[in-house]
Amino acid sequence: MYTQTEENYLKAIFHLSEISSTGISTNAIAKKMATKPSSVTDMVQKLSEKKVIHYKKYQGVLLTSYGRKIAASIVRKHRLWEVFLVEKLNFSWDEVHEVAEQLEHIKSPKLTNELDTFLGFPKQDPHGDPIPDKEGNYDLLEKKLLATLGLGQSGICVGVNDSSSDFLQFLDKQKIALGYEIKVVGKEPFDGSMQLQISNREFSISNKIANNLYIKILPGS
Amino acid sequence: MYTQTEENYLKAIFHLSEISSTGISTNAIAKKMATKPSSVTDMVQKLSEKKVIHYKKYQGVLLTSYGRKIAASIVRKHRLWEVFLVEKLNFSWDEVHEVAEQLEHIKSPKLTNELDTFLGFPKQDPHGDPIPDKEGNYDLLEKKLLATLGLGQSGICVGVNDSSSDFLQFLDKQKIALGYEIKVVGKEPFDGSMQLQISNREFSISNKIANNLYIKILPGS
DNA sequence: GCCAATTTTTAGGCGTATCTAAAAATTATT
DNA sequence: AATAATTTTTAGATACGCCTAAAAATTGGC
Ligand SMILES: [Mn+2]
Ligand SMILES: [Mn+2]
Ligand SMILES: [Mn+2]
Ligand SMILES: [Mn+2]
Repeated sequence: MYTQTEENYLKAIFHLSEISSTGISTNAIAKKMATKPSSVTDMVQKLSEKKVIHYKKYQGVLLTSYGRKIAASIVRKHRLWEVFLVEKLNFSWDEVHEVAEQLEHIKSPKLTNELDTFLGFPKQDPHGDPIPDKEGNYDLLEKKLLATLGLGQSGICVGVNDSSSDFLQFLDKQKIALGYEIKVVGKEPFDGSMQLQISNREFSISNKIANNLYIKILPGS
Repeated sequence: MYTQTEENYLKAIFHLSEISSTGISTNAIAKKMATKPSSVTDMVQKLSEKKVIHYKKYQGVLLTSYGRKIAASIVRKHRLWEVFLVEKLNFSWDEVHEVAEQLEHIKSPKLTNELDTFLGFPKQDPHGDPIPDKEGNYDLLEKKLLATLGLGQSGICVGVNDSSSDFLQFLDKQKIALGYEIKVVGKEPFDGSMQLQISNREFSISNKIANNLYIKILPGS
């Protein structure tokens, strides 16, 4: 059994591993966990003894296959609870994260699997992120950051890179939601801002926004 | 904000207060929490500083009205989650307690209240215990232990005194459930066992069983 | 009211998770 | 290759929640 703190570290390392495939640095973990590098060192030494990560001094860490399974099960719970909150309890997508951070640590395989059944085995959470199955497997959607699209390209909005309330509420305000088709009708080289078209509406967004929206490219675009 | 441990102490004191109305002793708390009296002393000193209990050395503790409200809100969450698990996720009444012990510590007023709404504002949990409202109020059902009933008396089974799996599974096996009408058709002075009648069926139960079942007496019985 | 039994508190210590400050190792720069 | 900058680890502290053993207070029997 793992403490809540250990689980949070495993989850952070899991998420950092999705980006860089090299060893995850102490600093990167410290930043993600909003803690100090020295605290991270303490913890990775403990996690290493428990065989959930590979760790050699000064060389960063990697999850063992065992550790990855544990991390995936926490992510599974987090995302299932997010679906529950939105679908059943009238939460909006910008309100669920904090609560799911707590619920993901509830230890009861029966609860997790019954919840999955109750929700109809959802494949994605409210932010478009994939929900791992019991074995920790999930499929990565083919997706690109909106910022990388060229002029004239279009695609479906399928996810967000930032799940902060601020960003999600901004999207609500701009009436951008998952599933919408977005077309790039202008790109400003100076500041990276983009002119978008969403179902007849046309408006512009900053580069920062474009770097936090995931798009699935439409074939032939 | 209170730690999980602090919340568990508050809940234990709350439950002990329902029985004895005098100061709750260090020993009683230690027994309920399966911990040592010295640990209890440490904690009650901390809780006293936080103004959630009244505490004077050697004189036991009592909840302040503030502390009682916090404790009631934890009990509220515990029982709402138990209802959720049974009604929505196919848990049986003997499986819910351990999971509810975890879920009761999730901090989100919106979650609690939306859950309450989702469940249709239940008044009792699966074991017949009352669910406090937002303000911490709840009504105590008029109920007596089955063991206190006299020969020929009858009533409705409305609760259990012991929520252990062993006991609840025994009740399932004997087909005794909340809502059933029970009539006492025999009492054995020697061992306190009782002969019961439940809808045409007649069988006998030990005194220990009779001391863990709550009955609402039928008027004119 | 006194002594013994019981209860409760205190003293001192341990493991977890965190921190700051200092030391050590690695990486980058000239 | 030497030095400077950065990263990482270690050393030493603190708060929490728990323990055992010992001391202090209360309670109960006579
Ligand atoms: Mn978490
Ligand atoms: Mn999410
Ligand atoms: Mn609990
Ligand atoms: Mn219950």
